[in-house]
Amino acid sequence: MVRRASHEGEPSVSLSEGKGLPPAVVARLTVYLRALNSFLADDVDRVSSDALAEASGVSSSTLRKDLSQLGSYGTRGVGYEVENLLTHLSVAMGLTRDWRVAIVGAGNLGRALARYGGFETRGFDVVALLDTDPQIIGNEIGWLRVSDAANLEAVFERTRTNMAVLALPASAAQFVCDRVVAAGVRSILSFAPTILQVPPGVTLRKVDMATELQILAYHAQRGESGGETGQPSAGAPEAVDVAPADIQPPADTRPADMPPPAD
Amino acid sequence: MVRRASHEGEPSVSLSEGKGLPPAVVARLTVYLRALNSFLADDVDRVSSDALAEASGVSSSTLRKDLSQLGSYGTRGVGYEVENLLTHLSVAMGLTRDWRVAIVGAGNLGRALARYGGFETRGFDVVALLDTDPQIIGNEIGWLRVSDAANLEAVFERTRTNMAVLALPASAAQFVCDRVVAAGVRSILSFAPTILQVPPGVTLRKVDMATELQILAYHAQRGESGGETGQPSAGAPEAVDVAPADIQPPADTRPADMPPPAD
DNA sequence: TAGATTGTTAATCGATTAACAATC
DNA sequence: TAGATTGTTAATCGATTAACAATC
Repeated sequence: MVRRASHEGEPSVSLSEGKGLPPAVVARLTVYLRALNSFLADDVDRVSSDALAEASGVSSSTLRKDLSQLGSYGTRGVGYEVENLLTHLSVAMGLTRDWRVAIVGAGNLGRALARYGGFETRGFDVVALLDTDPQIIGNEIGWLRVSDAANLEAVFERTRTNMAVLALPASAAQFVCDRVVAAGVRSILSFAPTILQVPPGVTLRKVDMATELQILAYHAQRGESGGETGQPSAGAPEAVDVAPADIQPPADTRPADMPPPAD
Repeated sequence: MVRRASHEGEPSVSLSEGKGLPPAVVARLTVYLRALNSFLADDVDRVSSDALAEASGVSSSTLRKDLSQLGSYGTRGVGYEVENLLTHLSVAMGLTRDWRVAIVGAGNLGRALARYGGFETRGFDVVALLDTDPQIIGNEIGWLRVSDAANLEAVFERTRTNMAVLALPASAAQFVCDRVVAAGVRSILSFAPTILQVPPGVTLRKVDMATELQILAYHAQRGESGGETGQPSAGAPEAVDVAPADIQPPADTRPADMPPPAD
């Protein structure tokens, strides 16, 4: 392990390149990003590790350790500049390039995702929506017209898709997944309730509603007697429990993320 | 730590009661459940830890360690009885009681969830769908009629709701969450892209599409050069990568989980 | 300078893996 | 009995926490 005096905000090669960040850290960085955006929206321009940690629901120890893996972006005795840190985190997370997302499957879920505006504000462009059902192909949903999944490769090429979201039934998932991979997409988010196989070099993440409910069931059953509070999500860290009401995110001004209002 | 010769399949109080299972274990149990169901559907009635582990994407060491936390449900030299293990896992996860789920918010996402049949097959009954929009209240969606969220407490009581799914915009989330908690619900799954505060004794889990995409972005950016494969989900374990094609889940007969076909 | 807060180290804690004795 | 496979231990690995020296 190379020890070296970190000069200024240089990425300090420690882990940054060599091995990549631990998954737990990557998950937390997304939380910090959200918290920082919230501070930015409130015109706060400097935060201490204590304040940011509290807003993110982690210990300040963990926060500082996480940030120090990326480089030295704070100032001792002062704190972190919100905008500056935001920039550095975005770069570290790879959010500065263009991400063009295709949603494969225009069933209920696919349509809900397509209409959801939250991706764009986070820097992800939904560029295509595909399905195999003739009744659905050609329909306009959100800002998109549904393409024929038969032309998946052509659509991906035309739209320069580099991320895919699978909103498919389990039965079709592996087949379509293989095709998406063959088309050159290396980042896939699956909502299909089945275990998918992807070759090395392809990153697959999975979201499963039923799994989430099962985990809730476990805690509820246990919590029956004593009080228990669970949490984690998406491999992401937490900010649950009693948490001090004073740092409460301020009504979330800028449209944050997911589900649209009741239409 | 109390050491004791575990007699047969007795829950061996070790951790089962005292402290609860580690979160990582709980997440993996849901994966084992799915794999076991798949075996059951194929009329396989016995599995070795090796086979089940492979189907679940974990090491057999991890699998056996996990299962042994619940009790001794296998037979040395033989393996595990699929149906028997399934029962024990279901009990451990609290899936034997009635779970009645209300979906709060009937926007695109809420409607998609309501129409999705996958919950029922996993033992979760969707009993209510609520919204505040007069244009939506009263509409029939899936098997449900949309209730007025103004009567949330009454609806919850009538339907004996004990789990809530929040499919709301960030701006309304905390307010509604508080009301849901006040109504006595202690298990909440939120799709709102904001950090929610809940009192102790309430379990909150969060699913956030944008977070998932950001994590994908991180890996994609890194994977550029060398091959990298990410994975985890919902705090859940994995089964990714090259994985041997021979144990591939058999086309998933019984409807597994989430998104419905393209309508 | 005095006060504040970072970046980093060392200690603790928890989770995973490998190996094997127990036992069907 | 011989072969197989669990349940469990000990070793490794990684992540979190606490504490503090460095430094603005």
